[in-house]
Amino acid sequence: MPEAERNPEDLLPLPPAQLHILLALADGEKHGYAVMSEVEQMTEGDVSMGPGTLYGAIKRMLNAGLIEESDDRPDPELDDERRRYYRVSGYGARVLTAELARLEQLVRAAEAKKVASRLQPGWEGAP
Amino acid sequence: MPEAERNPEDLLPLPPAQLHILLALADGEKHGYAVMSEVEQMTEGDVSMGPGTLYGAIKRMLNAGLIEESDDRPDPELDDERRRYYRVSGYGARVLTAELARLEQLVRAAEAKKVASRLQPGWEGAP
DNA sequence: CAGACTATATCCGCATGCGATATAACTGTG
DNA sequence: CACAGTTATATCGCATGCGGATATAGTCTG
Repeated sequence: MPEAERNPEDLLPLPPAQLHILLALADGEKHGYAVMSEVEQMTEGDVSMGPGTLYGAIKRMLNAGLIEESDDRPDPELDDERRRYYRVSGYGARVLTAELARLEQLVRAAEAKKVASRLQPGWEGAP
Repeated sequence: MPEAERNPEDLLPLPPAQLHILLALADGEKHGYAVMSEVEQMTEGDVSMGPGTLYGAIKRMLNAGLIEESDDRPDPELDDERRRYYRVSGYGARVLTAELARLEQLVRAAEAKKVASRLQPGWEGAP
C-alpha cells in the first residue's frame, strides 16, 4: 500500500513514546541520542526516555513508515560517524497532525466537563 | 501517606486508559459499563475500551487512590443491582488536572515547532 | 422465546515501556 | 598520552498495560 493511501487514523491513538519521537523530529532531522535529549527538554523533564524505549520505538516506527533514516551527513568536521539520523516521513507528519488534533479535542472535552461538573455536582441528572 | 500529601506529578504521564476513565467520570459518578460507553462517545469513536482494559485499569486506579467506589445508589426503581459506581477521588482530580496540563503544554510545544520548521526546513541550524 | 443489550469479571497473548548492560567512539583535562 | 566523562547505538529481559475472547447472568424487544 503506497504511503499516500494509508489512513493516518488507523494508527491512532499513537503510543506515547512514538508521539514524543515525532514531536522531537518535527523541527528537523536528528539522531537518536539527540531525540532523547530533546524529549527531556521539550517536556521540561516530565518525560525522560531511556535507550530501551527509544530504539525499540524507532525500529517500530521505521517499520510502520512513520520515520525514515536519512543519508544526509552534516559537515564532515562536525560529524560523528556513530550517529544515525532520522526524519519524519510524509505519512508520519500526517499521523502526527491527526494525533495532536485528537489530543486537543480531548483537552477541549475535558474543559467542557469541568464546567458541567460545577453546575451539577450531585446525583441530579446521574443515571 | 495521606492523600493530600501525595504528589500528582509522580504518577505522570498517566496511562491513556486511566486518563480516559478519569475524564469519563469527571462530570459525575458512573458504573463501569457507562464508562466504556462514555469514552467511546466523548472521543467520537477514536478510542473504544473493551472490558479487559476497563476492569484492569479500574483495579489499578482503586489501588492507587485515583477513584473510589461509591455506596450511593440511585432511585431503587431505576437501579440495576449489578452495577458498581465509581467516582474520582480528590487526589484523582488533582492528577487529572496535572495530566491535562501536561498534554496541553505538549500541544502548544508542537504548534511552536510547526512555526519554526517553516522558517528553517533544511540543515541550517541542525547539529 | 430468541437475540441483542447491559453489566461485571477474568484469562491470556501481545505490544509497549524501561532499566540494566554492553560496546565503542568522541571530548576535554591534567 | 592517559583517563574520565560524555556521547551514541544496540540488545536483553522483566514489568506494565492493552485488548480480544470468554463466561455468566439479568433485562429488554420484536
